[in-house]
Amino acid sequence: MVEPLTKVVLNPVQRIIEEKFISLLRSCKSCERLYQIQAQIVTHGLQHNDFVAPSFIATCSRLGRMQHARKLFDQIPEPNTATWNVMFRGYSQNELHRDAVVLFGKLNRAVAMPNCFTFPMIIKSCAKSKGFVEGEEVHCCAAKRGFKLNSFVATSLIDMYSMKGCIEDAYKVFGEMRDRNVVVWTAIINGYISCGDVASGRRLFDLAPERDVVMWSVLISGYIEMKNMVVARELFDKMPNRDTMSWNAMLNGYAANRDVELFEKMFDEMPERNVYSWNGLIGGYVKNDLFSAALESFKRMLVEGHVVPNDFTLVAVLSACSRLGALDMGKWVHVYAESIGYKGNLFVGNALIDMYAKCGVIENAVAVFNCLDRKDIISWNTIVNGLAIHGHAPDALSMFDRMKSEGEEPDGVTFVGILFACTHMGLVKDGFLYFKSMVDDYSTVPQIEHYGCMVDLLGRAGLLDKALSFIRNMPMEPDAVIWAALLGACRIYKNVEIAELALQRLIELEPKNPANFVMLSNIYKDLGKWEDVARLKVAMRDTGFRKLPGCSVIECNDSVVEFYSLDERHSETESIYRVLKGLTVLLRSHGYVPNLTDVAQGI
DNA sequence: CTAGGGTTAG
Repeated sequence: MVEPLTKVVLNPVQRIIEEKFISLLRSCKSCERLYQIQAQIVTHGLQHNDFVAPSFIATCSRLGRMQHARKLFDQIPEPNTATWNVMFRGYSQNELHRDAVVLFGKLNRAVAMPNCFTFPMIIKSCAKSKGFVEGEEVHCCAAKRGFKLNSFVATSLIDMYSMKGCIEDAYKVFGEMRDRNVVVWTAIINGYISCGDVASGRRLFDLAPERDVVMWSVLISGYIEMKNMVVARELFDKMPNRDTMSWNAMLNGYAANRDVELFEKMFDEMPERNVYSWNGLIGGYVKNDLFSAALESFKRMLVEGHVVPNDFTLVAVLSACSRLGALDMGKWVHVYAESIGYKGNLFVGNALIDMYAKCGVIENAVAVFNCLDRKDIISWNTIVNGLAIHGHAPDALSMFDRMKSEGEEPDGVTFVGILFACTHMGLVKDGFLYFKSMVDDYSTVPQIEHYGCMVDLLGRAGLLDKALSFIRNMPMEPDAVIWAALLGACRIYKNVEIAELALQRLIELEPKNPANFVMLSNIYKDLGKWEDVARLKVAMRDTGFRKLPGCSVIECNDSVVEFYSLDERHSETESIYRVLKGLTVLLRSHGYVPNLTDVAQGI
């Protein structure tokens, strides 16, 4: 490296070789190949070359090998600015924002100078790694070097200060600019909105000399965020041109606000649909408890969507499967997920665990759990709760031990599963030990759902008086779930006095819920107190609400069918009941006596 | 070689 500059300019052969390496690196798709190319580069002595080195680092970054890139970078005696920048970009693209910021600190003592490409990247990395102190230093550095008026730098600064919640500082950057383009305007509008001040965002929007589709969408999203769909819609109708993203924003807004008709309308009317649109539709149905519709839309997406489902799609679909018990579809999604290599995605992995658990195939849930190469608190909670709900209480408890030994800190959700497992096994004493351990060992303050678990634990163990005094000593006001748990226990143990007390509270808390009346009525019925049954029936009629009949769903031939007791809506009703009758006869011939006390006798 | 707007799990 005696005269690198003249070499580059004067040697056309070397220039061709450099170009060759750069194009090889650009098409490189694996680390093995990368190392082969690197060996060639070294034999040509070009590893520190001003053009080849950045290209090499960029390739490392693309393949997620930033450590490898750094090794080379540290050996370059005087990296040029482009080489520094490509390192920063690599860290940023690999979400190693902290590394970018730290490396930027070393640029001070280097020969190369940061340029207008450097600052936006570093400021973004500061914001992303919450290094706001460093961010301000970088701001000073950029100002000193005369980049105050650069719109790229300003945009990143406005974003950073907004993210920090310092909208005044963001506005100062905005105010000091000379020529503000639409991107800078959008950044400051977005800043106000993300600080919760949509009104100021709106004022700036009205002042802006130019508005494009992004600026419109930012403002609309602001209104959607504050659940003001009316103004969002007004703006949406007024904006001069809409792109798919703006349509999707409206779709998701209506879905989040539980307006099924309007989000379906958005989806139907939008001129172009991408994977976000389909995910919005499917996820919208899931958010609104329309799980069959979610699965139907997913099938429609596969057939006519012209887009490839992604991890977001799979999570929404798996969630619908869990809620419906649609195991076949869930399994299909699992195969599909394997084929696109979901393992890196915890959302999908966790959704799969939940799907198998909720569909009753707990072995598969455990298998998926064990195959995850990374687990988070949600993975552990899903499997612990899945085991607990499925009556594998001892497994739930040993999974809990494994969780602790693998260094995962349990949280409130974990303890819901643990307490549930104790309830299942009637482990009253252990339940109380775990309840105490929440606070003592994990500084997790028990929430109302944990108190609910404890009431259930005591109630199902038949300790109704203890359950009642536990409720009376709760640090918070008991809600309907708590009293309903007690009422349920009263049914099991036929305790009328406590049941009447619980119902009284329940009528105060949810006067519209007929299920509570039904529960007490069933207790009277069990004890043959028919006058009381009749009295309650009148009381319930006076509320004007009827209990919705419970409905079951079953997955059959790729679709989900729902049915009620004595349902005759299905087109194959006759054959279904014929089979059912046959099964009953078969069961009776083996000595089975059906328990019909609860059937067709409800109020 | 740079900037502003999207969806996911217990």
